[in-house]
Amino acid sequence: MVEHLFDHGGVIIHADLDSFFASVEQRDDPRLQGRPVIVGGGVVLAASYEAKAFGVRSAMGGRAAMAACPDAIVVPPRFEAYVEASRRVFDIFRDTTPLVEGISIDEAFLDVGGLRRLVGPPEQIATTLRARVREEVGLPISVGIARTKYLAKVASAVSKPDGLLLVPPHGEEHFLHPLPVERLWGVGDLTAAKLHAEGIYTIGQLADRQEAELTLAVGKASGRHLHALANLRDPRPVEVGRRRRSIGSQSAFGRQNRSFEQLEALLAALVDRVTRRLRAGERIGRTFTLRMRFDDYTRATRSATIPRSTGATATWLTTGRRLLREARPLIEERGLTLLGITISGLVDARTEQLELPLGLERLDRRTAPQGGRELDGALDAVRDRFGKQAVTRAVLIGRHTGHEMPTLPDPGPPRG
DNA sequence: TCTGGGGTCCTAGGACCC
DNA sequence: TCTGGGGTCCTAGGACCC
Repeated sequence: MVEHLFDHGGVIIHADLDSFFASVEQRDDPRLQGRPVIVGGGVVLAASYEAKAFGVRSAMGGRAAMAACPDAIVVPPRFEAYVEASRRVFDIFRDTTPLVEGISIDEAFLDVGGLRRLVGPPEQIATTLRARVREEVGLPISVGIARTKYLAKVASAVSKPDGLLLVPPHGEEHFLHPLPVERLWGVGDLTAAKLHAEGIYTIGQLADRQEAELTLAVGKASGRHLHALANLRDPRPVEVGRRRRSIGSQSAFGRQNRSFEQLEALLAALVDRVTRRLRAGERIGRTFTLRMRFDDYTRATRSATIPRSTGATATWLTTGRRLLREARPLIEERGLTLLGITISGLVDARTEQLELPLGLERLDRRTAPQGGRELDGALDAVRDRFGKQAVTRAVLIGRHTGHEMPTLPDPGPPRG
């Protein structure tokens, strides 16, 4: 058997569709092919490479984009088409390996370390993947191959557009260290400026610093994270089946003056939209956050946590209305230009069935000195209603939510 | 560059508990 | 009555990503 570069470790692929929204538009309308295309209106959601050549970037204001590229064709987004294209691409990902971690609508990590014997070396897997996406969905996709997630991600970005790049384990430092710190995952404008102030411009320069020095400059978690990435440490595995932790919706309406009644109506619409999606995904949440943006682009949030998770529209509407009323003086003072909501602390809706008989909301150890005795009773109730397995699950939920739980004997094998 | 909509994770202070 | 150390949860804000 031929010795291979990755014989002694894992192999991760990062696959990233190129200018995703714009590519879908060019695919579906031949008149757009080969021409500068901008998807969006007020701001650029995506720009084709022909437009990017003129300096158009996503998140750019529409006016600035047209100034940079007057010949650009602007098309409104068609989100259904993007969702459908994404679904088909992810089907190809999962057909390649079950170990797929989606990170957005247009990119994913694939762990292909175990496939070499069965399918072939990673370059071959990646080449096949790219060809399939091109032939079956009609879209260009770039792929990076490396030992870690982060290196694979940088590799795909460097390979764009429509590229393939492999970073061999012995070439990691050579590949990474000359790159600017802005390439690091988690370094935006602000962190970049802080690093520049320390005389750090390249990832190699960052790797040479002490971790303590970095945490002082950019904060504890961030410093630790950047130090690890720059020194080629990134043990994060590809995680299959990660679930959303929050869900939200927002609406920007510019400087047109909205009456408070209109804002309440908008809030109701947002709550309705989000709770619908919550129910569709069989999820419930505990924390409601009201987001606001004002005339001067300052922002504020107001949040509230309720005792028990829910997906009920009425509950969230009541919570949202209260927060909006409380924020009224602020809104009238600064002028609102955006209203948004987020429901977080999401759990599987079925969890509620366990939380209910457990009465977890009353068993917080700060407020329930006899929590132990109450819990024994509650766990008996869970056992009666849901069986032994449910008790184990209830205990796990308790640990997860920080509630004190009595130690239970091993529940034994699942019944049924 | 006059700014959309969807997310993730981190920080810091206060309340409260043991 | 005062005080320390360790910990969780909640709220608000902020940086960052696509």
